[in-house]
Amino acid sequence: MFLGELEKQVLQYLWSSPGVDVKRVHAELSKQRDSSLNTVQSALERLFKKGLLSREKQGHAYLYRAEVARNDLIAKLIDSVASDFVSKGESSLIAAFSSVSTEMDEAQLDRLEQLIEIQRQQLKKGDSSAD
Amino acid sequence: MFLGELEKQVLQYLWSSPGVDVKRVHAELSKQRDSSLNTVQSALERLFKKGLLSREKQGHAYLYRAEVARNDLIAKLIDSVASDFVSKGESSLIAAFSSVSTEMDEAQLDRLEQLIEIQRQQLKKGDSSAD
DNA sequence: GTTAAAACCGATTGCCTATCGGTTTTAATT
DNA sequence: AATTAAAACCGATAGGCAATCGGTTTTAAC
Repeated sequence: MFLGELEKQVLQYLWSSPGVDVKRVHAELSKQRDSSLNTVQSALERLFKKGLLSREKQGHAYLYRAEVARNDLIAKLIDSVASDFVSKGESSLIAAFSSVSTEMDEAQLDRLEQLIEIQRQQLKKGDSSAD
Repeated sequence: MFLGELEKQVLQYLWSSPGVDVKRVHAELSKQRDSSLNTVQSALERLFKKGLLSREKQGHAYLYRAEVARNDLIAKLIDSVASDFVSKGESSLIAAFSSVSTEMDEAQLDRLEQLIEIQRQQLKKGDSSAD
């Protein structure tokens, strides 16, 4: 999966302001770029087709919102880009970590371990609450 | 940065067999795909231009080898794909971990912590060896 | 039913990979 | 040095996708 520049900006905005119409998106993006309303419309449609956005009609216009959380998308993208280089059974993320870790400082390592700890707790909970 | 299918296969092969000529690469890839020698040549050139390969002449032909390690490339790709969604100072990987972690089992968490430990050692080493 | 707003369609451009045929360069060989 | 065979290089083409936007159709408000 590959996202263009405009599409990324659209997503970025929708995460911060869910449930807005094309006009709003266009107005907002005008601060960063110079695209016509139709162009923004197209991007919205493309993202919708890709399943990254949902929409519901209100009056004339659709209100759009991101269907994927930011972190989920990042994970997806990482997977799409790394999986080809990663042998089966190996987690893309872990392979990725081996690659990126050399750029991480202690604070980030701390943060990561913290997240791991949280996840361990989750697993425990899942075990015992299986009633 | 985006790599096509052929380019990925070429890289994959060069990691396993550094210092080979187009003919060899073509012969090898023939097991997986049906491209002409020229097509493979083009891919090699593209990758070379991108700085992902180096080459040196031997007799008639160039011998190619990957200029980036697999993990470094993965890191690059991850960064290129995720950096737009990640604020400065935040690691793409950490953001991604938050989402993927829910699918990781204890073994993988162990493995990850192991890698973190290794990286901590590396950092220590770097500190003290600054003479 | 009219009308104004918004969605949708289709065409175009630009960029990049993949694809090869054909020409030029290059280096062995006589 | 001239020949020749191999390999590099060039250029053209096709295909896919984001971005672009004008113009038409749909839709809903009045």
